[in-house]
Amino acid sequence: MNIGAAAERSNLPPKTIRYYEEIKLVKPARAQNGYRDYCDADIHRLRFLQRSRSLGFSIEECRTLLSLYEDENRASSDVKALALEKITEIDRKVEELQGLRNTLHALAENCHGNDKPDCPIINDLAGKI
Amino acid sequence: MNIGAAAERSNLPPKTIRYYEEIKLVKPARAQNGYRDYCDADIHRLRFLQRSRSLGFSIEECRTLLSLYEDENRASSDVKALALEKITEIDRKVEELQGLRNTLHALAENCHGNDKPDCPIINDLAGKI
DNA sequence: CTTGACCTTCCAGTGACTGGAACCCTCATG
DNA sequence: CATGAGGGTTCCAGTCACTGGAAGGTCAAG
Repeated sequence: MNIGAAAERSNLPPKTIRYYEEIKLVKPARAQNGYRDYCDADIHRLRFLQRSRSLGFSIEECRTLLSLYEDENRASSDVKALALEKITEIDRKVEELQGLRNTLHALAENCHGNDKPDCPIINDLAGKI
Repeated sequence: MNIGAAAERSNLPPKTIRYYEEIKLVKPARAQNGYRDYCDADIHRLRFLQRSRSLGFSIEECRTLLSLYEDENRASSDVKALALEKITEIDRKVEELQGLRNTLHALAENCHGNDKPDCPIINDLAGKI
C-alpha cells in the first residue's frame, strides 16, 4: 500500500507519516520503485499513533505506548500510570488557563471599551495598579 | 542600564531580551563599549511584554498591544476586543483539554491496572472497540 | 596582572510538523 | 509514441518563542 492510501486509512497526512518514519516510529517496506509500502501492521501502528497523539500524548509518550501496545507481556498498570499522569498534566494546564481567563475577564469587565484611550487592561499590562 | 539589570527589573532572562531586540520589540541604545544600554522606557516596554506574554498573548499580539500601549489616541475598545478574543481562545482550549481529560479518565476507570496485559486504554488506542 | 563576572555575536536545537522545490514513476489518452 | 495528470521521492527551510553553548571582548576588584 502506497503512502497516499496509508494516509487515508490512518487519517494522517503523508508528510506526517514520513516524519514518523524519520523519527523511527514506523518502518515501512520499500517497493522496487522506491515507494514506501505499508502493510496492515504499519497501518495499525499509524492509527494507534493518530489516536494517541490526538489524545494529547507527546511523541515520546506515544513511543512508549506503542512499545506497550506491541508487548504481549505488558502490565496494564503501566499503561494506566501513563494515562493518569497525562490526566494530571491536563488538569494543571486547565487550571493555569482558567487563571489566565479569569484575570483577563476581570480586566475586560472593567474596561469601558469605548473610543477613549483610558484602559484598565493596558494599565495592568503596564504595571500601573 | 546593562542587560543584566534590565533582566532583573523586567523579570525576563537576558536571552529573551536579546531575542526581543532581534524581532524588533525593543531597540535599546548602545554604550561605547558595545553593551546594550536600557533606558526607563525600554524597561517599561520589557515589563509590559513580560506581563502580556504571561497572560497568554502571542508575540504578535504583544506587538499590537505594545503599539496600543504607546498610542495616545488608542480606543480602549480595541484593547478590549483583543482581550475578549483571547478569552474565547482560552475557553476553546480549556474545553478541548477537558474533553481529552474525560476520555482519558473514562479509559483509566475501566483499566484494572494490574500485571495482566489486557488493557482498555490500549484497546481504544488500537481502535478495538 | 589576574580573576571572575558580565557582556558580545553567532550557531544550533527544541517539538511536531508543514511547505516547497526539484525530480522520478505510472498510467491513460491523443 | 509523446504528453500530461497524479501519484511518489528527497532535501531544505520555516514555524514559535525561546534556550544552550562556544568563543571572545570588557570591566572592577584584589
